[in-house]
Amino acid sequence: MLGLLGRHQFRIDEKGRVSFPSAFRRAVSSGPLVLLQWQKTHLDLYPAETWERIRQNLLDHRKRQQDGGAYLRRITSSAAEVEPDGSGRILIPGWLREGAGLAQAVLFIGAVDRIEIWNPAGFEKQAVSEVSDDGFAAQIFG
Amino acid sequence: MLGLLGRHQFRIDEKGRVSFPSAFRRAVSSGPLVLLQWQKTHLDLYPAETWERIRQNLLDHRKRQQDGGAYLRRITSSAAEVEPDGSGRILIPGWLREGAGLAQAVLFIGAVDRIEIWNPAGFEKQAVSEVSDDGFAAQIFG
DNA sequence: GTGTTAAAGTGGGATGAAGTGGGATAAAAT
DNA sequence: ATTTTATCCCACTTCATCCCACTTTAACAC
Repeated sequence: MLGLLGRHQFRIDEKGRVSFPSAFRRAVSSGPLVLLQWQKTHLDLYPAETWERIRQNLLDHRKRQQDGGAYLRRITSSAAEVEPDGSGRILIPGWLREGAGLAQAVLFIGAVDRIEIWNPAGFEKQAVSEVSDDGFAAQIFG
Repeated sequence: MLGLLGRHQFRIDEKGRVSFPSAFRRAVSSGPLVLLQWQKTHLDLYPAETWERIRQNLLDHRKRQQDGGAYLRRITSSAAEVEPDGSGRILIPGWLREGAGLAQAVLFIGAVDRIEIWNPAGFEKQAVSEVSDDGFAAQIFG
């Protein structure tokens, strides 16, 4: 298992449907995925195995922190269960499309255990500006 | 196990395919490899065993560093899973060909546990100019 | 040296998969 | 009931993958 990798850009049609990259379709076990937003810049799409871990973290957090319920609520209220249809497309709910500023085109980014969904322009912007390796690269790739 | 060694220069055809050196094909276990770019000068191609280690480093880094997600994203968004086809060729995605300035010819360099893919001219340039041993040679080869 | 065989690299056509658009049907909301 | 929204189905187009063939190089035998 190498993980989810690469970038795939597709168009949203008038009904709000987008093709789910075939490479990712093959990589994740069939069945529903969890789509939600916890960062302003983009959406996250979690395969069942990854979501199971995060779900547990959210529940733990609600139990331990006095205000954990508010955080869990904020996350889960944005979430949706999605599943590719017969022609391999998923439907991104309207409120999430707005929340992440998605228009005609969307960019799927493989992030090992999850998939990120970006506005292509927004992705380019953060990719060139915000990222620095701060000397970690040698440690990671060495 | 001596590791991946040597240089092999091949041509990219019009479809973006390149022969994967037969010596390397024999040296790595069959199955997919991970191709990505984290240095401006060239691409890296990781056998599954090497990638497994790096993947873990990336995930650790994402968890520990506040901005680790951005770095992981930058790396994996450039990555692709590649596997030699029936005639021993791999397909280098367009965005990586551009990112590393690959044109008609590419140079495969064995780097023990990974393979580097260079523009031949770029390789010659850095090979003659940038490399110094800084006194480590005696320590290494002594 | 000459001829033969096998392996490796290169080129191109054909088949099938993947992405995209739109209509028809069903479900949900107003 | 009517409008809207989602799901299913079918059709078209493009691109990747598979397959076959040619050329070159290397290895070996004679």
